[in-house]
Amino acid sequence: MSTSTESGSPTTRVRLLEAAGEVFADQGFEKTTIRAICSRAGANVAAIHYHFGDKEKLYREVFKHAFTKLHRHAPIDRLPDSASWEERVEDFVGSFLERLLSAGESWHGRLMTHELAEPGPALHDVVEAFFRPMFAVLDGLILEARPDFDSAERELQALSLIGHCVFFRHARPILDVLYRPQRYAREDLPRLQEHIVTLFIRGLDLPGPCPRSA
Amino acid sequence: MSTSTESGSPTTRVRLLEAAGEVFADQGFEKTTIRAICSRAGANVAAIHYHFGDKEKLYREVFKHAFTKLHRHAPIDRLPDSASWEERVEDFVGSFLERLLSAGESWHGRLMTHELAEPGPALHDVVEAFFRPMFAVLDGLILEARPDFDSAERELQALSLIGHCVFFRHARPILDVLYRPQRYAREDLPRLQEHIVTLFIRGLDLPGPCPRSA
Amino acid sequence: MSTSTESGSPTTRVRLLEAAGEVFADQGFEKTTIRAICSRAGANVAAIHYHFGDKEKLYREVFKHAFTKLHRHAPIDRLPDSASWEERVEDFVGSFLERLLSAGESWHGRLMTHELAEPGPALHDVVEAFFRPMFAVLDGLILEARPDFDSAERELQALSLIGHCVFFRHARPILDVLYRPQRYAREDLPRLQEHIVTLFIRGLDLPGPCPRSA
Amino acid sequence: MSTSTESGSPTTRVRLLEAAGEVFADQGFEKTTIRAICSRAGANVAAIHYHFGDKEKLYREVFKHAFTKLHRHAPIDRLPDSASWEERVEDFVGSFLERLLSAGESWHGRLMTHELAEPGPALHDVVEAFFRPMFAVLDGLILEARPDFDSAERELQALSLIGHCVFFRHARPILDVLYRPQRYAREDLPRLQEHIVTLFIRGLDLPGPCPRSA
DNA sequence: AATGAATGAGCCTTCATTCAT
DNA sequence: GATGAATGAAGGCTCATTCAT
Repeated sequence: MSTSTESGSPTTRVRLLEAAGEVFADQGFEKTTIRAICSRAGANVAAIHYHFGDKEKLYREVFKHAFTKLHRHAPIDRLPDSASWEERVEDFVGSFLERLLSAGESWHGRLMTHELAEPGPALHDVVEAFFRPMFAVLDGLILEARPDFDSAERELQALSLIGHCVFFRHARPILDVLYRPQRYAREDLPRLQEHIVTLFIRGLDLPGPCPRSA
Repeated sequence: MSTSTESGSPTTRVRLLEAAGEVFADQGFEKTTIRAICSRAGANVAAIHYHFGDKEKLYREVFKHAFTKLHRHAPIDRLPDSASWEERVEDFVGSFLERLLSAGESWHGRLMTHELAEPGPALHDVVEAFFRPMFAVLDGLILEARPDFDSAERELQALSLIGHCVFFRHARPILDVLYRPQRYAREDLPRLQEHIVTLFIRGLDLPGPCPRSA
Repeated sequence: MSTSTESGSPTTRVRLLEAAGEVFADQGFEKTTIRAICSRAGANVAAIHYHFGDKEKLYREVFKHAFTKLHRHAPIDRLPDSASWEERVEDFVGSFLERLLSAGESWHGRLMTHELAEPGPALHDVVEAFFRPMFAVLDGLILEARPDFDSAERELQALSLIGHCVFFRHARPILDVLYRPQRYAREDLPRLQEHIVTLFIRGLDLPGPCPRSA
Repeated sequence: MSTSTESGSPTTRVRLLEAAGEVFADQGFEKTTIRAICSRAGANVAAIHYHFGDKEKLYREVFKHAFTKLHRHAPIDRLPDSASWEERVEDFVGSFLERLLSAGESWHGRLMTHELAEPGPALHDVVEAFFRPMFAVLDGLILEARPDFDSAERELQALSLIGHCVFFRHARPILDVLYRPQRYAREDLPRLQEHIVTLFIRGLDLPGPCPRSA
């Protein structure tokens, strides 16, 4: 059960994959040069074409490589069904933000963010492997709270929550210009999580006595 | 070398500006070649360096060109102060969405999205000329509704509203993969506007009798 | 008796000439751009082609302009025939070195040195207007001291003297690397002059009792 | 990437080096285009950047290449110490002139002249590898003849001798204009050598009975 | 007499890719 | 399985020059 996908040497090919992940995550697909990847992996420029065919095929392969690693480390729903609804919502938002804002630690998150911001050859894969399942989970959570919503209403609510989280990743450059650097970055995660969850719940307009006020 | 917007030759310089806007909006700063711009404008490559100095200066000039056009079509606050608070919020969101979603028709929106997604040489200008004033207006609206909020609370609420709007522009490629094309695009503008306004107001948790239910 | 060569406005044309002289003297023919000249002269790029045809014609015109100025300021033989032979030799060497080493003060010298170092379109003119007359004067001086020399012998002696002077100009870059900067530059002129004159006289091997020893 | 001079592929890299030498020697660093070099070497323009990095690095590599070839053909001091002082001086001047005047036959001399006339990126290397050792040898010779000279006097004498030789190389274009072509060129080498040596010895003003007269 | 605008050719450099080994 | 060498296409930029006014 080694990390190699099929068989063969886990050396050059995997080293290339890891190096590519890191450089692609930093620079994006276009700005990344094949030489940068190879020099980082200690391999020859021709190695990439030997192992992967061309730059784009390598790129998509890097994503495949990333998905497995990512899901293993931060699965979508970590809490058992026994947890309360609100706990599960909080966890959902928290783990999502975690993945979005943890830029420095591993390249997997940055890579995907880059692909989402500037759609490239791997967008489809990312959405299917990453977003679609997330929307499914979220849809379930909303359905639980508002069984009266039709699917279109749930979709919109789900979109708003996802968008709310994604924004603090996507708008990083804007925020850096607007406020002082690092404002609303990783260290503000708990505060953001609480804010987002609160607005989500208020937005659902749960029935019952007038809900919690700030 | 005169900077008059209106008078002067409606010739090469302006043709270059328009062509550049379109190509930059499609391809982003890096992928765009000055040859592509020039051939579209029917001008020589050297013309760009004659009129603008270099590719980057042209890029920033295109943004200046875009701001004025954009503001003219959809100014930030169109309604007089005599309008009700809710009317003004609705108008704010509506005009912002208008600017964001009118992508297919003119290149101005796409251009800015591109710069925000992949920060380039014009990010600073965009934020200062476009976002900063918007946040100021929005801050005033929030202060009106919740005078008890401190500036940090208002900032977060403003951010959430802006982010909510921006998302439907920024996530366009993702939405196209997730749902059928054009879902949540320009034609859904009224529905989106209502949804966003509703969530914004719910999120503010206005005092008084239990607010409107869906 | 204005400075204009023929007639017409002494403004733009002469300003161009002066500016060109300065830039050509600094950068040489190849590295000089027509724009640098025009911006320094406060004229349009097209002015050069209007007044002089092209870059090369301008270059040669600059030399014509320079010759007159140069000869007026530092004529080849300044001393009357009444001066002693040795005085006249000293003066010849001194005034030549002066012209060669006075780099900072006017561009006329630098310009010619540049053309000699890297032969360009004006070499012929420079040699004829500048070197040939000098050799004639020098030939006379040698003939005076050694009437027994045939013309070939005089030629060789003359070349050696000229070469000796020119070297300290031409080898400037080498000297700067070899020793500390400014060694054997303008401030050492008197010492160089004495050394060169001494070697010249020794080299002539004048008849009579064993000549002066150091 | 190995720096072995002899072994390895005698192919593109060396062909590039030879072609570059020839073109650089003819046109100088600035005017030379890498396209001219490559077409002469039968290689692609990109080959230069693969093998040498850029135009300037190639230039300096060409000089390294030239030094070794040059020293092999005409080493600085060929005669053993057993030879008489005068013989060694004659040989010094002869071998130096040899190197300087063998322009038509190989590009090595022309290349250096060009760099000295119009200082470029390799000046430092040329002086250190070529001139500095020569001055050291010459200083020894002068010290032998005039032990009473201080180092400043020796320096000046050495400079004059070197300058005397260099002149007939450097002034080639001037000489071609002044006299008939090829006058004082390679075929006059013996005559020049004798003249230069004679003037050098006279210039030293050796003690003892009145020295040889012409 | 003089100029702002425009042009075409050419420069150095970079890149992904392929080939022979 | 892996690599050093070589390539063609393209990119941004600069320059002397010309044109219409």
